[in-house]
Amino acid sequence: MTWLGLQEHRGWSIPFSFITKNSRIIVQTRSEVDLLDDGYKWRKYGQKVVKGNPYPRSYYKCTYAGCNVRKHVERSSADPKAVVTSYEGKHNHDVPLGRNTIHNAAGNNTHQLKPQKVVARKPALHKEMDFGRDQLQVVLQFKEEQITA
DNA sequence: CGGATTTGACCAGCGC
DNA sequence: GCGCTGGTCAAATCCG
Repeated sequence: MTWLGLQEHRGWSIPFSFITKNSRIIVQTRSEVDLLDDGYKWRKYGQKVVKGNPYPRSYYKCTYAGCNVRKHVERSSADPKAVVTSYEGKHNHDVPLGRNTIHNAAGNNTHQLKPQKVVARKPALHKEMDFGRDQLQVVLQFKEEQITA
């Protein structure tokens, strides 16, 4: 599709190093596009409209052979600009570069394109969310303001 | 031609 | 038992 302002989205520093088989990462991003290219190739396999959200939720899967990583993209009912991307599983392959050659480690040193502020938070603000102790919840908040004019 | 995306239908689980 | 929601798969279609 069309990558409206994807260049702004590059440089994701998702600490996949912490991810295990039973880990889940929820990335909260502010962008106009749902397709946040994190370096991997995703194949959309479904879309459903969940109750409570006027926006449809998209389901993606890593197209790599053997890589069964799933990704859920959901918009915020309140903020159409708020996109919640949930990653499930870990990639057992290297990122098929060609998109963003930036594959920084767990550290978030994204001072290449634009100074994005990545704030990792603990599951403290989500008192409602009752996660199992087996799942590691990491919420990254990307502060992006000027996206595609 | 290959790959990817789309929409609909089907199925399972849970609640009432 | 029925209804509803959520989730996944599949076939068809379109684009590059």
